[in-house]
Amino acid sequence: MPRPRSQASRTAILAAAQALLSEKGFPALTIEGVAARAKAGKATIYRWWPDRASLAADALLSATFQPIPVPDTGSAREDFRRHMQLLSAAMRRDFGQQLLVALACTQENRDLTVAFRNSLWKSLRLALAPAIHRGAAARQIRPNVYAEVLFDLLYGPVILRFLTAPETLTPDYVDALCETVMTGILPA
Amino acid sequence: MPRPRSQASRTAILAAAQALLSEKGFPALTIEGVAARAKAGKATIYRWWPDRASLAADALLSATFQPIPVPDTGSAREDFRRHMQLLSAAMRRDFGQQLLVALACTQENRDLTVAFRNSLWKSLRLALAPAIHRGAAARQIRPNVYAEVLFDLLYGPVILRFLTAPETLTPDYVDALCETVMTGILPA
Amino acid sequence: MPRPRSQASRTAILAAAQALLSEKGFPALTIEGVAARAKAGKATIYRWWPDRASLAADALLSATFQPIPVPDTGSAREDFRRHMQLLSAAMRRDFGQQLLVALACTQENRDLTVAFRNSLWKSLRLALAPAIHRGAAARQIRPNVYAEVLFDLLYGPVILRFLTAPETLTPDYVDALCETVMTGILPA
Amino acid sequence: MPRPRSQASRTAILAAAQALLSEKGFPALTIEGVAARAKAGKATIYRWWPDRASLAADALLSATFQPIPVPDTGSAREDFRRHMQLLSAAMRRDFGQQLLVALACTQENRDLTVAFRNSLWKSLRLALAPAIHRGAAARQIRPNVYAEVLFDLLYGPVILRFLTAPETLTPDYVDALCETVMTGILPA
DNA sequence: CAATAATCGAGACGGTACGTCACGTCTTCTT
DNA sequence: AAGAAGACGTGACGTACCGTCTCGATTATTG
Repeated sequence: MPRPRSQASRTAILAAAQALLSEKGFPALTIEGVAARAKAGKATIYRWWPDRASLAADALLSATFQPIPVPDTGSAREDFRRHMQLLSAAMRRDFGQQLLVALACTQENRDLTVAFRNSLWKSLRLALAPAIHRGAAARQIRPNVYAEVLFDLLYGPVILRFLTAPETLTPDYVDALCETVMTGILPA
Repeated sequence: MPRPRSQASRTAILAAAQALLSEKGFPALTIEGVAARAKAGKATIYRWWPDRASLAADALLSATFQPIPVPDTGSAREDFRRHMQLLSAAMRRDFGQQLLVALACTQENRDLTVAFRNSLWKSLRLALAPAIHRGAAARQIRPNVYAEVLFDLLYGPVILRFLTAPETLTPDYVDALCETVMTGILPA
Repeated sequence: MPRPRSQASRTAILAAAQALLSEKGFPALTIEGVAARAKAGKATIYRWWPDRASLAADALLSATFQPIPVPDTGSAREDFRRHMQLLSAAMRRDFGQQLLVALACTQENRDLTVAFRNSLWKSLRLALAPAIHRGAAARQIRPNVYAEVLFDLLYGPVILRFLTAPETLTPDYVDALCETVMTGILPA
Repeated sequence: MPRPRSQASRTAILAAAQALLSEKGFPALTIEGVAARAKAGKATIYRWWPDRASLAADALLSATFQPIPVPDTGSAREDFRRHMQLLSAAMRRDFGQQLLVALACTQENRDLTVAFRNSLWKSLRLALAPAIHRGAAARQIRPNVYAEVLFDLLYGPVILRFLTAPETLTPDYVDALCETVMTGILPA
């Protein structure tokens, strides 16, 4: 019976990877750097992770994500608005950086698309789901609105602006965005 | 006073970069590869581009972008729907690949955010602007809808899905998205 | 703890360096050339030799130097004369080339002065020592002549001519040189 | 009718070359460095000198050499001894550095052997000639001693030691050397 | 006194080699 | 067996110079 995998080593490697990611970002995450910082051998890393994208994804996902709260004010409109304001604030902090790492990972290793969909994106969508259901139940949301589409309508624009023009991701923009999502663009 | 910059060299370098980008993608764009393919010296590339991200951006932007048509059917609703269907189709072809290159560039060199905003994104926004203005003039769009926000509402979700779950970017999804953008999510 | 140094690699690198030195001389000894010829990585060379001068010195010294014979005729005068004739002949062959390499090495890396003094020059001096001792024991050499000085008197002029006017390093010159060393320049 | 060669440029280039040689030695003498320092174009240097060795030789030889004095004490023995002491002292100063440059030049460009033989070495031999002739005339030197050989016997050992073990080039060594050259090594 | 033609500065160009870094694989000893 | 340490071949990095080649600006004759 072989010696089992060393949990101490695994933990140290993931911690080192997280540290490098948050300090210098994805391009600075080298296997040699992680090995040196974690006092691990390179071969140990290669034994358990196929490439640095997988390691980064693992490090990112095993970090304790600070979930973005979804308030429950009784008004779906207000719930969404406040949540999006919190999201855009988090974007300017560490959440944006983490998002960049996630996108970089999926570009280096297409297999990770599924992993992230089943973890990061799933949890984000799940977090918003209760508010959507509350709104539907309270007849504050039209019944034929898909939750998937609604999530994309809220997160898509914010992420697009973050990627292409982060300094325009202002509270006023977020308010205008939410307002337009609520009422649509057709005349009354 | 010195010999002026060689346009032949510049053209060959950009062509080589474009070829490598479309053949193997951004990670395969090495300076040495471009130099070899363009029969240029590495120093010539470094003389004119600070890093490979800038070179990639230049190659991308000097390529003839195939603009996504915006039909003029008389109905803003239908104009947007058809444009988004064309966009999602282009995403599955080369436009998605180009988008990935653009995002990769801005992650490697933050200065390029501005460059892309003033070229790629500006032209995309401008392309949609006439349809928006037509809709507003024809009172098919509520007057207090910002063009910026409307663009984000259409492009943001499509790009988000392309990045995180490209196989779900179906025509049905695009129709549902446009419908929701038009009518909003509030009950009638 | 790590994998020990590969002797195969070390040998191949030194052999490649020797080959380049004897084929094209010191200026043609490039690290990349050695690496290519030895099928080794550049990093492996830099790991073990600080610069190309050290590598050249190592290659030179680990080559099997053909020692210049010192005959034993019973006459110190004749021993020296014949040895110097052999030396000047060797100079015109490969020994002169090797000497140039040695001098080039010590000019590029001053640390190598000591290395060569303790190897190449030491062995040359040692080779001559027995003949000197024989001559002294047989009272064919005045007792207050230093071996160090005698060596310099024989080798210095030959090397000087080799460096500055190699085609004048003729047998007649060597004979005249030895004769003058033996009897001095003062009148009888 | 054409414009003649600019002497100002020639002078500036040689001055820059001399400065670089004495500051950092032959390996630091790059064409680009000389051009920058002399505010000259690279092509101007290549137009008038075939390679850097020729430029270095020209710079060296057009510098005002400080000749090593040859005293006239009435005793050839003493004249030689004092001259050699002055020579070994100069070796430790700039003359040694200049000698190294000269040797480096002839190794890079064999054609320069003749140039140096006709300038540097000729002037050194000529400087010693009067003392030799005085000694011969005064019957302090045996008549069948060749001036060429005598020069080599004095300079060869000193240069050999300078190249291989400069710190052993002491006044005592020089005295012992001269003594042995005078009286030879045979027993009285 | 222009006209003119080689010279000059500047530096762009295609190259070669530099010395460094990280890759992913491997071999060794230690735990 | 698993792990640390790190040597190995490989390949790209960004830099320094090479020697050649335009450029426009600068002169010292000569028509």
